[in-house]
Amino acid sequence: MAALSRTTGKPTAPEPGLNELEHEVIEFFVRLADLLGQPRSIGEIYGLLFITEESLAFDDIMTRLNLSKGATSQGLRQLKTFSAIRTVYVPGDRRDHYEAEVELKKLATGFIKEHLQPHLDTGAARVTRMEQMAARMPGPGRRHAQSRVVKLKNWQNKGRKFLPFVVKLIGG
Amino acid sequence: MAALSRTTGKPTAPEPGLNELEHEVIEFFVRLADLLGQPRSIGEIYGLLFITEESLAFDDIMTRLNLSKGATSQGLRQLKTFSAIRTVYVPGDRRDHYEAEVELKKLATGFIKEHLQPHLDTGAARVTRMEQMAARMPGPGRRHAQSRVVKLKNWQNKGRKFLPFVVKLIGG
DNA sequence: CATTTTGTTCATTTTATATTGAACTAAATG
DNA sequence: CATTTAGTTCAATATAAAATGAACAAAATG
Repeated sequence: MAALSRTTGKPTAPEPGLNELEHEVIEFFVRLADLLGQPRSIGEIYGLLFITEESLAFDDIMTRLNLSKGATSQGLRQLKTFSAIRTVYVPGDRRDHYEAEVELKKLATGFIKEHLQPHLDTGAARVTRMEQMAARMPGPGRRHAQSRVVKLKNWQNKGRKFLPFVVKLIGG
Repeated sequence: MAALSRTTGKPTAPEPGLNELEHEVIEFFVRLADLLGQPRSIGEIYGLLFITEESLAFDDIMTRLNLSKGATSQGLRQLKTFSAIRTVYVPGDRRDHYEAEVELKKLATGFIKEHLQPHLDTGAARVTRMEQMAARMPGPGRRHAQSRVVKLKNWQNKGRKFLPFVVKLIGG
């Protein structure tokens, strides 16, 4: 029942439970995470930070979402790698605090760089290999094989032109 | 070693194994499937149909990819629902035959309609609910809550304008 | 410098998802 | 109309991915 922590003198975490809006927002981001092939804990953490006004410490996040230390640690790390959250300094508290990056352009750019671009790159390497394979195929099937590889290469090129464009479009 | 099936008189499946190009192409699509959150069998089936010149029957696909009946059946069904493959009629064979749709625009459109659009739609409903929740929040946090919901709504709108544009862009 | 706080790592467990395959339906064949 | 062929369905199983939590490291505190 104490409203202040005995050790720190700071207010304890607002509530272990989530209010209805927090719940709805977090669910939204859990679905989005799933759509993007990310673990649900990523969506939970980002969602909580997105809707919370104050920055939150590791422990707050873990407690309010009922996550394990491991999941919290890895989730925060992952979110940092694509700049979806940032750490902020809170005077008088030695723990790191986190807040959400809410600018769509930055989020999209970070995610693309981290998760989409690498696939495009390895894809390009694959297509190059395919071209060589197709070129040294025995007679009858070669024409068709080569035409399909060209098709893939075109897709690849469209993707390459496309991604930067997406970012620009989202920004404006 | 017979080159013709004893029962049907038709040539047997070209090879149970895959040549190096087939292998590479299929791996490409398996990765893509994974990126898009689809089961690997979907990628395998599409990849095989993409690189194969002739249309293939259910049984060919199952045999060459070492898939179970169930996975083959469900994979083909799923690929049909977003128009990534189509059935073609082969005279003198009562089995359905399949071939890949290789036009990127059609693939993208089908996939978006089937897998992305629904998320946007339920997302919109969620945001509407959030607006109501935010509006009836107790004093101090309401301003912030509402501003965040507005942000989400803007994202949503961008997404809605964005998808059709993507399709157009991919087409040309 | 012993102790507490803060967070990370990673082997194990859990959970979610995809795959399998036997039982089934429906249609064609003879 | 009995039998074979073609394909679907779905309960059981296998697989892959994420979450857990105990052991650990690093830094701050007193």
